[in-house]
Amino acid sequence: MNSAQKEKTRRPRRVSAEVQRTELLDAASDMLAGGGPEALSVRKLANAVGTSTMTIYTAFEGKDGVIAALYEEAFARMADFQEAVPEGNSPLEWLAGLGAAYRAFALKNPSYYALIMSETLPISQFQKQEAEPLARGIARQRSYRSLFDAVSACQDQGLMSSDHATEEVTAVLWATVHGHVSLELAGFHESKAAADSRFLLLTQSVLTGLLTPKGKKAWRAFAAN
Amino acid sequence: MNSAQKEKTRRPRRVSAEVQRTELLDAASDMLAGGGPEALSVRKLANAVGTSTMTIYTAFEGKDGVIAALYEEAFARMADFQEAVPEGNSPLEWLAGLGAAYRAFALKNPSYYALIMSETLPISQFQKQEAEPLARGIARQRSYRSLFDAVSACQDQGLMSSDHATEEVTAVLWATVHGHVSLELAGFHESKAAADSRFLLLTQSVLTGLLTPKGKKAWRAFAAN
DNA sequence: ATCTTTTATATAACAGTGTTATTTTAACTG
DNA sequence: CAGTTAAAATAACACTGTTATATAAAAGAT
Repeated sequence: MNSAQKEKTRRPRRVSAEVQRTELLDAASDMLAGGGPEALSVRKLANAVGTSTMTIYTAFEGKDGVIAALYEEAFARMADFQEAVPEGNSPLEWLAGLGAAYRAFALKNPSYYALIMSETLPISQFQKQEAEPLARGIARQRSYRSLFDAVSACQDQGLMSSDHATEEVTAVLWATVHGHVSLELAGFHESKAAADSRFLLLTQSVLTGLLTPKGKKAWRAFAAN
Repeated sequence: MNSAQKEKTRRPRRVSAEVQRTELLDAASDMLAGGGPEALSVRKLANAVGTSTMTIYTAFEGKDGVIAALYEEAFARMADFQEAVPEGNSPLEWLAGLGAAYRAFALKNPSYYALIMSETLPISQFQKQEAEPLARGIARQRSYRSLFDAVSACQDQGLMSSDHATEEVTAVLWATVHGHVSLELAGFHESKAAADSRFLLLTQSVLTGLLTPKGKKAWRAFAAN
């Protein structure tokens, strides 16, 4: 009430730094999802929330700051998708679910996925500032963690060979799913059905190459239903 | 001689459309390889060859035209790499060579590879004009053709299952190698050795998932040396 | 409560970008 | 050789991200 009165008489200059930030970020993600990266400009963003361009420079540190914030948001959303996957009866089921969730996220949030994968291209318009090894950065990410844990569980149960380090197998699976998804998003496949069947073939192939005999048996049992 | 004399007396305005084109294209590729996509501007390009911006608009159709031309150049170079791979004694050897060549090309020409793969990201700064299915476009490409032929040969010799269509298997292998390479170019792996071993693990895994028993045997024999 | 200092915002300017309109100028043609 | 055509240069337009300056609100001090 008190503050409401205050609002009427004289509107405070900044509505609290945090709501300003999220308001800007929401608008930015909308613009990104709407018209791609070139639809995201500091001027349009400022207009969208009804302020001036300087707001972007105090809330973030210019356009790159906005991108960086969106980048973290993208990873958070991806992680939400991954962590929503039930572990199921077998780690193999978990693994399959994680792969499907990764793909589903990418297809439903192409802009955010593009953001995540923008570092994947050697030369990106979203230049990376610090030159830390990408693996370290991603390793800390929750979404990578899920996959790692699933692989680890598979190895623990003897479903997957322990000849190779868990990180190594995780990286291989990551590359596999990423490879397919980026092609699918590019419209490489002629239909959704074709994309589905190729995703299945790819994941099945790489898995049968990584599973132990026991793992293969369990996989067949799981894939039956 | 005649033309040389002519050059001395009065230098022709445009030195023939084609040399102009290639001159611009060379400069453009240098800029792209040098400082990434943002180093490539029509103004800088015009300055580099000592002309005005309008030249770019008559030779190509603006910046997008230059990008498109570089894009074709990239595919041509990639195809050169692929076609330089000897077919070897077995299609499996050929296949392995093609994968290695793909990776080698990407590592040696990151800018050109980024160009090729720019269509792979759903939202690219190198927007695609025509909305034709990417698979059709690539299918006509020479580099894709090599892989397709190798897969086909493997199937013909019973090394690879013919349960799945050749296009399907080709797409799967394409996604596999692309997935690894894009991660490697992003600096995902901590060292070249790590990248090497993961590339090997990935390709071996997916292959053993696709090969027939006969194929697996042949692969082991080939991988021994 | 008033005065001062700090800080976020707005306005305007700067250095770029791709593209287009206009003008100049070289090359071709009758 | 004059007239036409087409390409190149110049300049302008509508943008972009960023920075400098000025204003006004919030915070701190007396």
